[in-house]
This record gives sequence, structure tokens and C-alpha cells, in this order.
Amino acid sequence: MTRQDPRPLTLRDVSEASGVSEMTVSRVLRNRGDVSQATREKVLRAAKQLGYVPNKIAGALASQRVNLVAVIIPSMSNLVFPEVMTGISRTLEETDLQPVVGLTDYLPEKEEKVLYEMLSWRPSGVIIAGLEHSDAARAMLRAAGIPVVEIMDTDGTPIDSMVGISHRRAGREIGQAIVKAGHRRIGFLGTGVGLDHRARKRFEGFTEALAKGGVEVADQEFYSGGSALAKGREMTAEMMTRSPDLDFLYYSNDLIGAGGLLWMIEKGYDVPGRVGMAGFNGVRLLNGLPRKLATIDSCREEIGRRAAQIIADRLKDQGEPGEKVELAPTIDPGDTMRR
Amino acid sequence: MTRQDPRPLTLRDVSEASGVSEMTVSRVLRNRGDVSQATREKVLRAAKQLGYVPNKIAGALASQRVNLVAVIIPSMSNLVFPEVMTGISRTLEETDLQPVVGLTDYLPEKEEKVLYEMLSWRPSGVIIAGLEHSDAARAMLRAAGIPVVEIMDTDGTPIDSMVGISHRRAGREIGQAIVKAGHRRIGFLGTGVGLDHRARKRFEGFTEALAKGGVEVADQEFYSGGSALAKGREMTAEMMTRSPDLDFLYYSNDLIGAGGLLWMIEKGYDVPGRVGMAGFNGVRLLNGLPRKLATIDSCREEIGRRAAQIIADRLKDQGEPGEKVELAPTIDPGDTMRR
DNA sequence: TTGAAAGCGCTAACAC
DNA sequence: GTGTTAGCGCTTTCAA
Repeated sequence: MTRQDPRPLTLRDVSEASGVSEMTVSRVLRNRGDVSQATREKVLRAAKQLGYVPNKIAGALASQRVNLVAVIIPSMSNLVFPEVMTGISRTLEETDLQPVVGLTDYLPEKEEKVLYEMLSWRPSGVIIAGLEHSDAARAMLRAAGIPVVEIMDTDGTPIDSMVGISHRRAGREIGQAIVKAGHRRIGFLGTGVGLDHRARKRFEGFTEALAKGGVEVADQEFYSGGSALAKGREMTAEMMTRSPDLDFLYYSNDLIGAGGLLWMIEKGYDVPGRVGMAGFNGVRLLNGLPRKLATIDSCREEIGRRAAQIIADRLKDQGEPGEKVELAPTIDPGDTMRR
Repeated sequence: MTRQDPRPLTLRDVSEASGVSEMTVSRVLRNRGDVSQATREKVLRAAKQLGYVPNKIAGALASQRVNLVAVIIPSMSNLVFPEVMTGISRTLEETDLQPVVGLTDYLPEKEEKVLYEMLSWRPSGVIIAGLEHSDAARAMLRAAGIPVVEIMDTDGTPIDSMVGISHRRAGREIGQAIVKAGHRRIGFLGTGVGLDHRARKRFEGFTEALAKGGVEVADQEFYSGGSALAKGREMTAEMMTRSPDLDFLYYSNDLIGAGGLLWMIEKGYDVPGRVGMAGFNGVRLLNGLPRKLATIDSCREEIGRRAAQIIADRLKDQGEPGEKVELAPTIDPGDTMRR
């Protein structure tokens, strides 16, 4: 228990303390091969006694195996990726794999850097958000020779496997539903495009569906940063002042939509009678607000689970490269869309 | 660019491709020592050409240095730890250190396991939430011989350094303020104690302050799981039905408090005239709700920043072991506390 | 400025 | 069931 020497403990220390060879100690600690009960106990006692913690760096180098899965996502501060992580963790917990997270802040350069850093630890697999990556990033992923699952989005061609929803389709479906419900003066409030490809695709699908119905977006406003609920309020106030005849507001995410909804309720608008509203994501955190915003579930936790499962299977030599999973989200009209 | 061989690239490949010794290639790639411009360029070109990504496993084993900081926290799914992470990341970004996160779900056994896993990668430092750990966990942390910063809480004795607020004091201060404002029929709504030591300490400080003012908690209710906003609503409805004479509701976190506040507004209660309300954390996400709940900022991002700074300094041989930082949160009365 | 040799702490493969 | 040997891919150290 008490050691004077600050040198980290090694297998050799356990070997000497227990009088068992290093190799056998290693076997015991990894539960590998046949070791007699007596020896096992001797080793375990010595290891615990000393407070030995194995050195995975050395183990990984020797065995050429690292039980890490690199997970590369834009951010943890909105409500979407933590749920994806939950799905990944839940699934990997049943294996000996561990997720390690890298954040990109939606910046391609940062993605490239983070990917490089993570690959330098030689993970067993990669789960990465989105289908858009720099050439260098794609080259690294291909060269890594490990299973790669691109998640969230299925509108494009994956390097290897992909799991997600079609954001273009999601945008299109909500657009169709809005037009079908008879709305003609439609406002869009969302994140600035460019950084977030999925938001862009939703917007494209949305305008496309409107166009088919002979409708154009009547007003739009983009934001970045700030508290989403408060931003939603502000933007909605501005837009309804500027374009008081709007009869539908479509938000690129539930949080700003919720802010907008709170404002509309306070101002006494008849929602959805006079103005319909919808967001995107199916954020559960918002359950408990006075009214439930219409939304499309982005299947975040399931995406995480499926992606992790693909990696796990591939590492067990089950499953083929190039698996493609497109989940089908459905519209939840909540309390803010006419049916 | 195109390789048939699935074998990962090594320094030797770059060495052969560039006609420079492995040692010199290594120097170039790490920007160490003097290398002629000509050689440097040759090496860089070859490395890029091949798409070489260094193997940190091997590097770490050889150099006995790992630029990782283990961050061990209970959860990512509430609003508090993501902000702590933001502070840690911001600070570490200015160094060559990288955070790696492990989650405990507030379970001591899981904490022990996660800690063991993380320490087996021989990180350069550890940031861990809370001051309560199993004996085994404490032993591991001490034996690791690396800087350890315990965060969030300062009510206790750290293994090495600590950065946080006194939750007992925070509870006491809000309790005092409530009593001073003349409230006598006080309800408490919070997380079940036992798992979350900090929530427990706040509650203890709270009841202590009430006792000093000759007041007892008139009604209390605990919850776990579910959507916090919705839970806050439910619990508040139940409590106000059961104990209609309450004149203050204190919640152990802002989210359930916000749910409660929404319910109170809908039911037409005069807040804070007839019933005062307060939460805890200073969650910015909630800015934008109709009214602002009184709260105490838990200084999450600053805690992250300070903790990371302590690790970074110690690794540069600046700063001493055993540093203790207690931040002083202040009450924000918002719109729900009489002043 | 460059290179050669000797490990870092562990495990695969094989012997006993 | 247990031990021995030879690396894993880098970096440290020292020599040239």
C-alpha cells in the first residue's frame, strides 16, 4: 500500500511480489488462458496489495489492439449529440470497446486536426458525424484500415458505412405537410447555413417542397450563438413585426422554436389556428413547456446505437463494409400544427 | 496515396520513402532538434505523400509521456457538466494537453472502474468531480503520482487540489435569504439524496439555515429520472395541492424549478408575491422563459478553467500540490424572489 | 546535423 | 499450467 518510490508499478513488480512469472501475471490480469486457481489468487492478491494498474500503452503496442472507438462530433453543447453519445455508450458497454470523443465545432480544419490526433492512437473504429469531410480527412479515414461509420446524415456517399436520416427528406416532408395544411405565407428561422450541412439540407428539402406547391419562403432569418430560447423569442418577435401576415413559422431546431412559441403564446396569437409552427429534432428536454411544438424526431439515440453496433460487429468479423442504414423519422404535430 | 498493403504505416516507411534515417524523420515530425531545411522538406513531403499518421501508442511508451488529462464526471446529459467541459477544453487548448472524458452516472463502482481504465492509459493529470470516492479510488489517485484536481465541491478534504464552491454554504445562503424575506412555509423539491453528494450538502446547508431562523421544511418531495421540466411541473402540482399554504418553493436544480414556475404561472399564482421560488445552477439555457427563476450560479465554466489551469501549471513545474480554490457564487433573485 | 543502439512495459508465439 | 524469447514503433542517449 505504501510505496516510497514514485516509479509507476509494472508487471514485473507484481511478478516479484507474487513469485509468479510476468507472463502468468499478465494472463491472470487479462483472464486469458488456463491459470490454476492458486496462482490466480496469489497474483490477484499481490496486484491489489500494490495497487497495480496495468499500462495499456504498453499492452496496446504489444498486442496491436486498442479497444477504443473514436467518436468525432461537432459539439456537446446542444441537445443533439449528447443523445447520440448515450446510444453509442449504451451499445459499447456490452463490449470491451470504449468511446473517446473529439469535438470539431463544425469547423473542417478542426475536424481534420481532431481526426489526426485520434487516429494517432490507433483506435479500432471511427464514428464521425456527417458525410462532408476534407480530402485529407477522407484519405486518413480510408488509410486507417478500420471500420468507419458516418452518422446523422444519409444524403451523400459514405467512405464506408453510414447511419442516419435524410435531412433533405425531413425538410421536404415538413414542407409538404405545411403546404397541404393550406399555409401560404411561410417564414423560416434557423441557423446560418454553411457550417451545418444537415441544417442546410433540411432547408433545401423544405424550399423544394414549397416550390412544388407553388409557394416560396416569405421571410427568413438566421442566427448564431446566444441562448437559443431567447434567440427564438427575439427572432420571432422581429419576424412577426416585419411580416405580420405569416401563417406558418418553421424553425431549424426545437429550442429556437420553443422560444418562438413562448413569445407567440404571450402575445396571444392563436397557434396553430392563425399561425402554425414547427421545429426539428424531437428534443425531450422541452417536454413540460406549456405547449408542445410540432417537430420531427431525428432518431439520435438510435443512430448512436446502430453505429456502435456496426463497429462492434465488424470487429467480430460479422457484417460487411459499406452498410447503409437510413432511419425514417416521422412528424409529430404536437400542439402547433393543424392536422 | 494508394497503398495495397493494409499494414499501418510506420516511421520506417517514411524513412525509406525519404531516404532519411528514422531518427531524423522522428525529429522532423516532432519539430525537435536541429534538422536542415532540405532534410525537413524531404521528410515532410514523404510523410504527407504516404498519408502517415504517427503512432502515439509507441511514442508514449518510448517517451513515458502522455498528453492526456483524464476528466471523470457523473454525466453529460444534464446542463452542468458540459459547461465544466467547455472551461476545461478552452484552457487545455492553449497547451498540448487533451481532455479525455469518463462518465460515472453518479455510481461509485462505476467511478472506480472508469478511473482504473483511464489511469491505465497513464494520463498526465486527473480532474474528477466531487470529493467522495471509494478507498480504492483514492488509493489509485494517490498512487498514480500525477496531479489530481477534485472539482465542483469544496466541502471536504481533497486528495491533492480542489476547485469548486461550497454547496453547503450555497444552501445556507439561500435558506437565510428566504427566512429573511419572511417566508415560513417552505417546500423543498429535489433529486433523491444519496447519489448526488452536492445536492445533499446543499439540502443540509438549507435546512440548517432554516433551523437557525426557527423554521422547518414544511413539505418535501424527491424525484429521479424523467424530463426535468415535466417532473418539476408534476411535483409542484402535487405539492401545492397537498400543502396549499406554502409560501416558498426551493428546487435542487433550475430545470425542475423552471417546470414548477411554468405551472405556477399557468395556475395564476402570484410569484413571488404569494409564493417565492428558487432553483440552483444558473442555467443559461433557460434564458427566454417567461420569467426568470431565482438561482445561484454554480460557476461551472470557471471551475473547469481553473482546474485545467492547475493541471497545466503543475506539469510545467509551476504551482504546488494541494492548491485549494473556493469560488463564491452569488444569489440571483431573478423574478421569483422578493427582495 | 545525423545516425546507431538500447530500451519503454507489455503480449504473441512457442517451448516445456 | 507455466515460462522463455522476441518483438510492437517509437524516443532517449550517445557517438560520429
